[in-house]
Amino acid sequence: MQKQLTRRMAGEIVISEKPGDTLKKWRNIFKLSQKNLASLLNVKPSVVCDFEKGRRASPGIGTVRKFVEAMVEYDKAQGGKIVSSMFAKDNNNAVYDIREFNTGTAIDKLIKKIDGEILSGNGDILERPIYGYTIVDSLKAITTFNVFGDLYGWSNERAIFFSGVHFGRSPMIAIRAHPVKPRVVIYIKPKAIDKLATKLAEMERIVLVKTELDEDEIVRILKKFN
Amino acid sequence: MQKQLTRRMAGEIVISEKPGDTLKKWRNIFKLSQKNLASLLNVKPSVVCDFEKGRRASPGIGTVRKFVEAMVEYDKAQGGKIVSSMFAKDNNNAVYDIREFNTGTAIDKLIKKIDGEILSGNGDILERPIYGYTIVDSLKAITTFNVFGDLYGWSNERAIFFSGVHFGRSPMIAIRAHPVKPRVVIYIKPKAIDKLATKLAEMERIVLVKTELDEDEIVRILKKFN
DNA sequence: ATTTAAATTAACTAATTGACGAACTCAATT
DNA sequence: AATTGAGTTCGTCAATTAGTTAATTTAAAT
Repeated sequence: MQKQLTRRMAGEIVISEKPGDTLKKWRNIFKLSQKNLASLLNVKPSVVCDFEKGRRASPGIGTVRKFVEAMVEYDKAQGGKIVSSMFAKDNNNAVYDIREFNTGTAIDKLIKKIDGEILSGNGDILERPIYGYTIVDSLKAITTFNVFGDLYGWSNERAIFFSGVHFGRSPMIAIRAHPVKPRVVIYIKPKAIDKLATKLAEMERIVLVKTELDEDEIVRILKKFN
Repeated sequence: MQKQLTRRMAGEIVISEKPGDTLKKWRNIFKLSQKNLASLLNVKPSVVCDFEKGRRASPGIGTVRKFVEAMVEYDKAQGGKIVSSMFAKDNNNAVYDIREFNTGTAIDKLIKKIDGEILSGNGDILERPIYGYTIVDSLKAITTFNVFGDLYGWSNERAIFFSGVHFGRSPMIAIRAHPVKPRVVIYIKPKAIDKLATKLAEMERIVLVKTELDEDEIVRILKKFN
C-alpha cells in the first residue's frame, strides 16, 4: 500500500510539468514544513526549497525516491493517517496473495507449472511474458472495497487467479468493465464454466485457464518463480 | 490515458529496487530493442544499456521522462496497440439512447416520472441532481466494445438504464468494477432482482430502481426533460 | 561452426546535480 | 519596532550524470 502510494507520487512528480510544484503539493498533503522535511532527510531547508523551486532541471530519481519515501515513512510513524486516507476504504482481505516476478515468465510456462487447462487463448499469445500475479477471492473481490478500484497497482502484464468461482461469469464481467486488463485469468476449482466467460475472454484476448490445484499449492509453486 | 500510463511507468521505475530492470521490463513490453529505443531518443545504444544496467545510480527525472514518453509516443505512432491494450477499446451500438439535461434534475423527480420503484437508496441521496442519462442493453453492454471502457465520456452525475436484465447481477458487477460510477441505475423490466445487486448498490451508494415501462416510453418521457 | 544482431563494458569529457551556508523577503506575533 | 518562522535566492564546489566512441561478450540463427 505504501509502495503503491510512493509510486504514484513519484510518477506524478517525474511526469509533471513542474516537478517542484508537485513535490510541494505532496509536502503540503503530508502537512510538513520545508524545515521538517529537510530534517527528515538530513539536509538543510534550502535544499528542499531549491528542488521545489525547480532550480535543478532534472533531479535524480534517488532524490525523488528519498523525498517521497521520507514523507510516507513519516506519516507511517504518525499512525499512517494520510496514507490510509488516500486509499479511502481499503480492506484487501480479498487478496490472498500478490507478487511481482523479477523477470518475465511466458504464459504457457506458468500454466504448465500450475497444471492448468486452457479454456480460451492460443498461438503466440501464450508466449507473452507476464510479470506477476494476484490471487483473489472472486466474491470478496466485488463486495470488498477497492480491489478493482485501485487501478494503479495493477500491471496488466500479469495473471489473476480467482478462487470461489461458481460459473465464472462475474469475474470476467468485472474484468470486462475494468479499464485495465490482466493477460491471464485463472479460475481455481470452478464449479462450471459459463459460455459467456470464454466469450468475454476471447474478446479481451485474455488467456482463460482453470486449475484444480488449491490456493496454497499455487502459492507454493509460484514462490519458486522469480 | 497516455499520461496515466507514463506516470505509472515513471513511478514504477523511480521506486523500483532496480530502476534499470524496470526500465528494461517496459522496453520489452513495448517490444523495442536498445538500438530502437536509443534512436528514438537520439542517443547511442550504450546509453540505454548503461541505464538498464544501473551504471547510473540516480539518473535524472528528465531522463526517465524522456525514456518513458518516447516509448509511449512510439507506440502511439504505431497505432497505440500497447497503450490501448493497457486500457479499453471503443465501439458502441449497445447504447439505445444517451442525453444530457440542460439543468440538474433531482433523482426522486426522475424516478416518479418513469414510474420507478426504488430497490435501494433513501434519504437525501434522492434529492441529488443528475445531469443526463444513458440507456444500454445490458448484455450488449458487456459484449460490445467500449461501453464501460470509455471512462471520459461519462459523467457520474447521471442515470444508467439497463434493458434486457435477467437478475441484475451483471450490470451491478460491471459498475462495481468500473472506476466511474453513475448516481442512479435503473433496470427496465427485470425478470428478478438478485440480492447481490441491491447489496452492491448500497455499497456504492447508488440508487437502484426498477421500472416496468419499456425503452420507448422512457425515451418519450425523458425527451420532455431539459 | 560462422555470422549477425543485440547487449554489455570501459575510458573519457562536459554539463549538471546535490549539498551547504549566508543573505534576504514577507507575514504574522509579540 | 523588533522578533520569529517559513520560505526564497544564490555563489560555491566536489561528486555524479549524460553523453560519446570503441572494444568485447552473449545469444540467435544459418
